Amino acid sequence: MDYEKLAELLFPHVTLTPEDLEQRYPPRTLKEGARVTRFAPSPTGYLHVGGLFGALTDVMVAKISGGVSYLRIEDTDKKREIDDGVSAIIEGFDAFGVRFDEGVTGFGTEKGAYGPYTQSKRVEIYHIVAKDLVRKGLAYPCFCTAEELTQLREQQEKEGALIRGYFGKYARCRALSLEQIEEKLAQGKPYVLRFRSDGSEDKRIVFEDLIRGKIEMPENIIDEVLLKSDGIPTYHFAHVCDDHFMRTTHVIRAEEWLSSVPKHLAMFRACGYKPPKYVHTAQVMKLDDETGDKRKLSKRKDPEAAVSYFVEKGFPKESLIEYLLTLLNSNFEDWRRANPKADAMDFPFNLKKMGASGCLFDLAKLTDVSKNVISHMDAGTVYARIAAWAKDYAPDFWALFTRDPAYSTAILNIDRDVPKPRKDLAKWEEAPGYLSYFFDETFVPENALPEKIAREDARAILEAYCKIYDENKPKDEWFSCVKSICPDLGFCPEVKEYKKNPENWKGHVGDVSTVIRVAVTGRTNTPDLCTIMQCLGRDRVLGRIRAFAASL
RNA sequence: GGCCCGUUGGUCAAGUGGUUAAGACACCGCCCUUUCACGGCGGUAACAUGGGUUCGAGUCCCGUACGGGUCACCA
Repeated sequence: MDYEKLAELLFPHVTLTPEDLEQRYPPRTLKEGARVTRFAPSPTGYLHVGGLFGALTDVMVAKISGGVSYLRIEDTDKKREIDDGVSAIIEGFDAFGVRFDEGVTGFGTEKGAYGPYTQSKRVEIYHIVAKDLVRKGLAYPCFCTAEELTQLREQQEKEGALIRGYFGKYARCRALSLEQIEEKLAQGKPYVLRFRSDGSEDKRIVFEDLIRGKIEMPENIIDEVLLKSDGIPTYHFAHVCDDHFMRTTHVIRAEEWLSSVPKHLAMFRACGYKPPKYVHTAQVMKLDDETGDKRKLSKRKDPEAAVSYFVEKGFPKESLIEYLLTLLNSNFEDWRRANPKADAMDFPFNLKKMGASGCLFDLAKLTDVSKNVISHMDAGTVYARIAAWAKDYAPDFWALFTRDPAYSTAILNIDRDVPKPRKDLAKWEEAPGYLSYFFDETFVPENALPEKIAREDARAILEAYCKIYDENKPKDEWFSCVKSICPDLGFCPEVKEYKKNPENWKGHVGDVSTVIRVAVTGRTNTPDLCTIMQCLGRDRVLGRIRAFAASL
């Protein structure tokens, strides 16, 4: 077979050679040990948690090694692609502050010297490499139709073939002569370009996965499709070409790719390229509500699979990132405790610390992480974040909340600027409810008084309190005042004393402040009451107390 | 079905032949406390299973079970 002639026949317009590409995309000049990673999603839907998980790994690995991470769009499947797929991915990363060093930056925009970073714009490159493979006799055209391939699969199933696919005696087009090929081409028959595998059934290959260690697998013997009939490459071929010419050093991808490594290694060898290091990460799972089984987080079934879910709920971007980091490297929490103020991106990430088994996405843990994250923010930041969230997801609340920024910031500052700040909020979605009593429009006067406090006592407490109420008293003095009205009302000013002889009293100072708290806020549980009242202001406080007393 | 990966408390996990098998979340109790939250102290709870190798195995080997992945002109 005259492969040179076949190559010209198949790719008459391709004049460049792989050597030209080597010059166009020279090896990167990075320091020793620098790692080049890539996140390569296909624009088939929204960004999901698993994607963020993987992308975070790419970015961290590159950053810690002084290397480069880039975003490549794998849009080689026009059937599954959605219109705004690229935007969805970019927006998802923007929302969580994940930044790549190079690659696609938006719809039709990119940065970096190894582009284009969108596969559909790289057809020339794939064809140059493909032509070279044909020239070397390592690839051939296959004219089998979809029906014929289905038939082949059925035949293999009937025969109980252990290995299934297009190979060996099943690979009919492998043996086509140049004349036969010319004839079919002349007839305009569609074809795909297949890899001519030189693997054998009884040989095994060994390779190293940076998470899983040494892995041994049967050698690839399948004549995998390189170029589809429309000339677009399959994932496998694009992976080989792109990761070589973009000079990727570490291919970090989900474990579903593990079983195609032999295929990829064979292709790298055929092309004469040094294969990258492979890192196959575990998948993010969840517990199925119905069956109770652990299963892969699914885009279809699980709303929390989409990162937009966390945006809607108002989880700060840092919270999800921090939580994901705890899953990625379990020593992250220790580091965080030692470096409470540090940027999460400065965490000394270690690939070797990644687990090989799938982990469950735990909302309870995310909530805890998030409470900590928010408790470390200052009131101004919290104000800005809540406002930004509410503008999109709670417009009514937004109007109240932003009416007086100083007021809203002050109420968010209650018990915040202290050594051990409160941890009430885990996500902004909780803010409207948490803050409702600070706005007359959403304040719900509610008689939530505990059973043990008699109505007449409550009335007497409020009456007495109104007389001594002074909005200018600082917190400690304020509480002394509350204590001072206790004895006359039959309540014990000291809790400890009360506990010694409870029968001598109607209750203690805590009960007295509960009455005031319920009158002012409609709740039994709130942050520091004194500061709350200072925020609300004299008129509003007295108004609420009188209205409440009258309702008793 | 073939091939491959995985399996330490409810969850995330430390652990690389000798440990009382860490820690975090969740849960429970106690303390602190004007409520709540915070914080402190304590508690329940785990090496899937059966064989080997070894003086000794969560750690090494083999089998089994269970879970996951993959076998497309999808990625």
